[in-house]
Amino acid sequence: MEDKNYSEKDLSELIKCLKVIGEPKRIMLLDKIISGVQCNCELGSSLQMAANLTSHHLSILKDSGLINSERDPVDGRWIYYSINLEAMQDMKSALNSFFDEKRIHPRRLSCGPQTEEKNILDVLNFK
Amino acid sequence: MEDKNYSEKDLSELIKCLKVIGEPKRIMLLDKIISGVQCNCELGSSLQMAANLTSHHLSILKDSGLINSERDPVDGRWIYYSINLEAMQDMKSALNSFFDEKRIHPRRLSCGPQTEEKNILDVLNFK
DNA sequence: AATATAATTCAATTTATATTGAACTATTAA
DNA sequence: TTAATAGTTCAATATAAATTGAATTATATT
Repeated sequence: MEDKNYSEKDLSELIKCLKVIGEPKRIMLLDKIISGVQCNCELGSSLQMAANLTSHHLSILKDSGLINSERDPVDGRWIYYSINLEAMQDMKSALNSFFDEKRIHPRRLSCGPQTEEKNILDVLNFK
Repeated sequence: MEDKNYSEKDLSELIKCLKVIGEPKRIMLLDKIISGVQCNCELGSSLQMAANLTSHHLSILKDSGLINSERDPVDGRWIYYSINLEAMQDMKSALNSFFDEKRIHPRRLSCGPQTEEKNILDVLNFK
């Protein structure tokens, strides 16, 4: 019988992504960026973190592809960060696939005591 | 104008949750549990980790509410872990709310150079 | 040309937490 | 009643990564 396994590749992609958003300051930064606060200085001050630390976390978010950056066309000293819509949607669908109820499989009976009962249940694939 | 802000409480719940699943071994454990591998020994051996380390990560998953545990009714030495469906669904909806496209707000213009252009754009709430 | 500003980069330090090994608990089997 | 098995707990160590401060880059202003 074929398992509804998440592919190794999908899983390693998901792991990378979750490591990025698993850091509290980064999810807080994403929250601000999504809600329209988008330059380093305001992001940092609104979360009470130093500019260099803000830069550090923003660069990790940027490397992951979750956010974009662009310089102000009028005054190039300012850089604005914004959410990458497509990356965000890809991430959501990866998460929803991973945590899909249909993937939930009853316990495989390779572990546990060897009993008649067990073997019957195994055949029936019963939880 | 009212912001579509994620509440502080929702955000701190989400952060807790993401810290738990942001650790690679734990998402790998969840993957195995979801797909039906559910005792410590098999979970550990399938991911090549020591039993005590498996225990450690399982206890963090358990504390988060994402998984349940129960002893084998026939042989109480065996403990089986399973996904907590409700917790999983709550987490998914928290993630989907956080990453809701409708929350995406264009850049607030409190940062950046002071120009006529800017003020006009600000009033128009234009990206 | 010299100075100021927004942001980044680099090196050093700190902190959190994953990992390891040993001892322990709970349960079952001999 | 002794030994074996599945799993947990504890203390110590190792590792990864967050944080900090100083120096640097890129751009704009005076």
